Amino acid sequence: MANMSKHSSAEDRILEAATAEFAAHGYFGARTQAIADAARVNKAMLHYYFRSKENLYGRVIKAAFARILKQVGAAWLDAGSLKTRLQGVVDSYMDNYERNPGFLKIILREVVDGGERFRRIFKEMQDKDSISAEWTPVDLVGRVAEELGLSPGETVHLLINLIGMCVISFTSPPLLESVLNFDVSDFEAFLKERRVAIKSMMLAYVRTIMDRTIKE
Amino acid sequence: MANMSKHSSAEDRILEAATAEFAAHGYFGARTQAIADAARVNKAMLHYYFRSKENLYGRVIKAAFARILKQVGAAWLDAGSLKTRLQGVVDSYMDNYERNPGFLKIILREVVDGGERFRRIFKEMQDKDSISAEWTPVDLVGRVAEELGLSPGETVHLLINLIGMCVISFTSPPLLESVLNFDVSDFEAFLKERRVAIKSMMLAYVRTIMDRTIKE
DNA sequence: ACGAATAAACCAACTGGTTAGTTAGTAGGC
DNA sequence: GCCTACTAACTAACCAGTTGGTTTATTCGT
Repeated sequence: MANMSKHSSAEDRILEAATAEFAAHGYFGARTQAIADAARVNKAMLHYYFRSKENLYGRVIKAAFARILKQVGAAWLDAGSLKTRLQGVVDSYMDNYERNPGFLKIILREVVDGGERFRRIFKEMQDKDSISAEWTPVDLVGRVAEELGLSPGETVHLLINLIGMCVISFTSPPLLESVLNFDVSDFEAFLKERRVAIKSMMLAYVRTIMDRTIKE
Repeated sequence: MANMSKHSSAEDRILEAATAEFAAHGYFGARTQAIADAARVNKAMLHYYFRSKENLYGRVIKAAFARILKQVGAAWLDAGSLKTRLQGVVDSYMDNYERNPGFLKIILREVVDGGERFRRIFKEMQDKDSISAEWTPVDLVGRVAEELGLSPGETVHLLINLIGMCVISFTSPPLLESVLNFDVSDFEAFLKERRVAIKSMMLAYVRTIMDRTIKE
């Protein structure tokens, strides 16, 4: 784990260690003792800083979620043509997950579990922290919809497709290797290929949409 | 759970209950007592029929995996034009997950955990059961690659994209509702929309590929 | 046809190891 | 003297797996 130095505070070290442990084993699989060991503190410190395992977990997913939301939102608002930005969004997603595979794992697990915690956490974030003053996810979709000449509903599906193709990049390798004998030993190179594949699919679709709009 | 009648064998009832329990809570979250209760047997029966929790889990994911692999493979080998079959594959994936959301959950969790179990189980399946006599996943990719005029590598990425867009359909609703205020209360209708969105994206891409091939 | 022998299916109660959470108390800055 | 940061040792609860049986079904000799 990055930057687990002696000079970072115990609280920060616990959060960092907890992120890694929860990402690796999920909520039930994670051991508070392992988190304490990795953070070089006594187990009682977890209770001292974060009342319970559940509460610590909440803090971890909140941080992971806020971070991803912030960065991807920024990419959508970048300058440039729609096609350029679309590619920027793909890169932003991939960069984010590539740098923090643990965050993606945690979010995925959470969503598979039903997403109940996310609903609660996102509500908390809206009430207090507020992700950004300049934009909300909802009107971001509205802007893109207008640019593409699509309905908001169709635009949401476009967004889902994009995210799906990005996310699967990080989860598919085990299956590709065993089922298709597809070599993913050079994971970095694989992810570069993924970016290309996702972008060409997105661009092909956008081109089709644009043609349709012009013909009408 | 379907068909948990008095006349199904205890072993079958345990497997069925275990699938539901593991899907709902993951390996560590699942309770053997809950499985026994749902299957209407004593907890000692789990040990009687399946030596351990780990072993029972292995049986569950093996069944889930084999089933999905078999059905999707069949869709790829269907008669008809490439475009028709592509749509058939999307429907096959979606049907499969729609009928058995538990299987998808189990596979997703497993893959997030690193997919180590899958590697082992798929090897076992190749050695003993053999998924099908008529095809292997590897030469299935080869056929599609030839039809599209793509390299096997590019075809694999196409496949990954397709699967990613299908899988995300089942995991995105919690996020869509909380982040985008997108109404997914009618889940069936949402999935129908997903199919349309995925197919149009796939068709747009295939059309682009075909155009390129003709021009060359 | 029938009862004894054998095997398969099943269960209540227990065990040993593990785990989240607690307690009572110490070191050190201010 | 008091607060924050920290610790070692403890505990109550939990859970997978086991034991030592009973009950139900099947086989087989006569």
